[in-house]
Amino acid sequence: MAAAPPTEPDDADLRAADGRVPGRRGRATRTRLLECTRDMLRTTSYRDLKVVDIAREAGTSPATFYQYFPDVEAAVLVLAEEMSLQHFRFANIVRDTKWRGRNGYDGACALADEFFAFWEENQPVLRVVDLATEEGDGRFRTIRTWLLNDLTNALTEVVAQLKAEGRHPDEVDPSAVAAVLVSMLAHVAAHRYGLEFWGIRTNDVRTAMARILYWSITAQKPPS
Amino acid sequence: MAAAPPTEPDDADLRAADGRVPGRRGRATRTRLLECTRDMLRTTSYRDLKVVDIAREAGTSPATFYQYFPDVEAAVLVLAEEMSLQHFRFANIVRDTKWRGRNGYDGACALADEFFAFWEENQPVLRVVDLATEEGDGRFRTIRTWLLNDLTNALTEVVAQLKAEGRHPDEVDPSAVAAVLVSMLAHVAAHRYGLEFWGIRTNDVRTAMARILYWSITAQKPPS
DNA sequence: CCGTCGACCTGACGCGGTGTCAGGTCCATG
DNA sequence: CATGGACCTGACACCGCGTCAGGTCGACGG
Repeated sequence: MAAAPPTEPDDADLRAADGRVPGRRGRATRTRLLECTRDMLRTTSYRDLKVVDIAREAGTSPATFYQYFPDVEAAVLVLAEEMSLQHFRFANIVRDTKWRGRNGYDGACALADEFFAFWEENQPVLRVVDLATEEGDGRFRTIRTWLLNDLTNALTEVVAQLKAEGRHPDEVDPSAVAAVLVSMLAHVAAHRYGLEFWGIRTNDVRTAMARILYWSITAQKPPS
Repeated sequence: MAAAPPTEPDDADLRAADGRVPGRRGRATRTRLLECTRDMLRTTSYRDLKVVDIAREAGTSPATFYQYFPDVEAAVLVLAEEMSLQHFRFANIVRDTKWRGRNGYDGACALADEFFAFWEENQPVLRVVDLATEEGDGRFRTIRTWLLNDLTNALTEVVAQLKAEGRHPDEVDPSAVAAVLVSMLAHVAAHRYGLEFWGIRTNDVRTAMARILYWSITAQKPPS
């Protein structure tokens, strides 16, 4: 699994469709197109997002769009890459938490909150990432992986540590536990509003997740 | 939330595009189109699934397809409805399990297994259901809801019962716990192969989920 | 066995979105 | 202010959608 780490996309070797290196004006147009893509995603389903519409919204023509992106997917991909640079937000919480007692439980709550906040902020793009990943698009899957990989590793490490201390029985596989917890966090954050619609309060969901996190990591009853 | 319960679709009042009630031959064509849709979904991403292709595969013309379905979505919707009739598979396990000791843990394992099996069997259709739901399509969301609602209710009830017996602290909201657990099951089952790809064994994932289920429901340490 | 009628199918078409050129416009620079 | 490269776009060929009007098929009565 040796792949390039996620890094600030290098503006220096951006290329337009014809191989040109875009100048000031060109980059401005590209950025405008990206912004319009992001905006339109907020109100339009991905499947209905047309190049024509993005171009019109950006006050330019479809042909210009193709100057900078091979297709709509490529544009969203850039937005997704930008977003995935924030991957550290999750892992840091896990690493900065002392997983004991009240302290650990607070960390669990913080992690759940961070997921809610992150999904709230990036909902439109995340929707597409999830969508495309599920359709088998490797590029989006990679992004999704990078976004969550740090966290999965951090959780794996903490669980492995506590298992070495004898807190977890033999049949517990730290990476499997981490994967399941991350899945839970991502899916619940994505469906938060769906749950609210069914009368399930976000705050109760947060508590439920925090307790599961705390217990799964520490093997101890969460404090009230 | 008073809606019609999911029930065998009534073949008696099927209508073709022009309002006709189809006869033997017509229904055969319709079925053939559905089968081809299901088959093509196995190998084609939903976004690339064209009416032309389904029609050709079924040895007929696009116009015929529109005779029976307003669009591809509608055809998949029928497949999804068919699938959702199996919703009882999950809830029954929860209801038939005595949530105590070894017995309860076996129930948790069985529930995880059932999710894996169900997702395995219905992967192509479920992919579309998840996709369309995330895109905000109400019809698919309804199906997804019906599919998982029984289970969510069954889990809610069990947790509420055990909470009434004093096993769970006050801050535990049974329906939130149930929703989180169902989310976990669904998401992990959907990404099972993705996890295997990262070297995480399905069996370990199963154990991790079963332990979380058992603990979340009973508030007790799972047996080895 | 044959004609007939209604159920069933499809060829042909207008529409709208895609992606690609060749050629036009703009502006920084000398 | 002229000029050349960076930037844009009109126009077009292509493709899939969805809709007719009209053609085909086969079950059934005679």
